[in-house]
Amino acid sequence: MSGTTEHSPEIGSFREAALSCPIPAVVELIGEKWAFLILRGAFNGLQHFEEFQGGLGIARNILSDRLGKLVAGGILERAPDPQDRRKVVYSLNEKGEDLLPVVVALRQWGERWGMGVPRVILADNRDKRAVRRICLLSHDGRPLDLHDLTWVDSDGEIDPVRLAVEQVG
Amino acid sequence: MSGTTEHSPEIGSFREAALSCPIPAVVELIGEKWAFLILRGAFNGLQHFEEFQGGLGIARNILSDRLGKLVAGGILERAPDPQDRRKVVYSLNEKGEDLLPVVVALRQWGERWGMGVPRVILADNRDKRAVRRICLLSHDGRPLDLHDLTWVDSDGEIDPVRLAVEQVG
DNA sequence: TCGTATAAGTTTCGATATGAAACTAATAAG
DNA sequence: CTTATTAGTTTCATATCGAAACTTATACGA
Repeated sequence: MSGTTEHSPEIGSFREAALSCPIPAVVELIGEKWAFLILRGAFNGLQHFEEFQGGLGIARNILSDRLGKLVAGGILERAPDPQDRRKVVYSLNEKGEDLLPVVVALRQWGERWGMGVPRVILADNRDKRAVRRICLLSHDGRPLDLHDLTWVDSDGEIDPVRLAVEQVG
Repeated sequence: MSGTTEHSPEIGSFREAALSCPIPAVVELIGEKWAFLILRGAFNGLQHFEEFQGGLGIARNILSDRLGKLVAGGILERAPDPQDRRKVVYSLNEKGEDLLPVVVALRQWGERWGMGVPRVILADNRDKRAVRRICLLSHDGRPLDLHDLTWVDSDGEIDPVRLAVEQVG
């Protein structure tokens, strides 16, 4: 523990770790009230500007800005509607659809902790049975919680400093 | 389709569904840049005000506000540090720790889509092997994607209108 | 084909949120 | 008993948000 002036060494390594962590960039793109609700709307089948606007109650200028950012970020695709060329279709592409576990995990967390009373349950189309609760699994399928985790270097070595500082990044 | 003045009936049922969906409330609490980054910091072992402030580069007044909201929301706990009573310890409680799948899913998504180059891998402490990619599973463990999903009423009936409109909520 | 409606924005402008910096109160350390 | 540290709060300039009016392109109906 060398005597730095500003911060403890733990914060230093936290900041260093943050540079390689994708979460800040992700949060910049979708970690914002409307961006996330637009995404949820898209998963719900909303497609047109007016649908998002009316459905979410978002201001038109903000919606315009957010849709632009989600398109620029490669999450939504913007295409003219072939049936009616006044309309524009916004749809999830692969990168957007890949956010499904995030959206569902957040919904399940909200359900579990009593934020709203859900009246419908997300189910498998095949057998109409509820989906499993999303959780973290080991390579062989055991459920893991925070205290079962560690960090491993790309070369397979374990770095004990990071282990302490960067529990989950 | 009856001639409503404002919106198509699909948007109406979307809004109705939104009332029972926990996601808006969840987003209100943690769907915001700093709230989410504070949470990530907490998972990383940050505990004190100055650690969050220095580690995240957040303004002190905003940090103060967000920590207060996370505590009020039951995600973080605030306790005086018994070792040094100038300090305050902020720690995740059960409700907060239960957000682990959300944080990890978001990180994995960012990794998969090239937002930052991760240098460490999240692994199971027991065998030091990387954790599985988080995904949605059916009750019997088959991976599901967006198009395998449907909605089911609490009484087991399937509502076809909702099935179309509320794919994921 | 002319008038009207609709879709997807953009503009404007007042209200709200953010952030940097200085300030404060309580506790610790020398 | 003086100085440093911790966790805030206050202040004020700036940036973002949001409601409402406006714009442009396309469709629709008589």
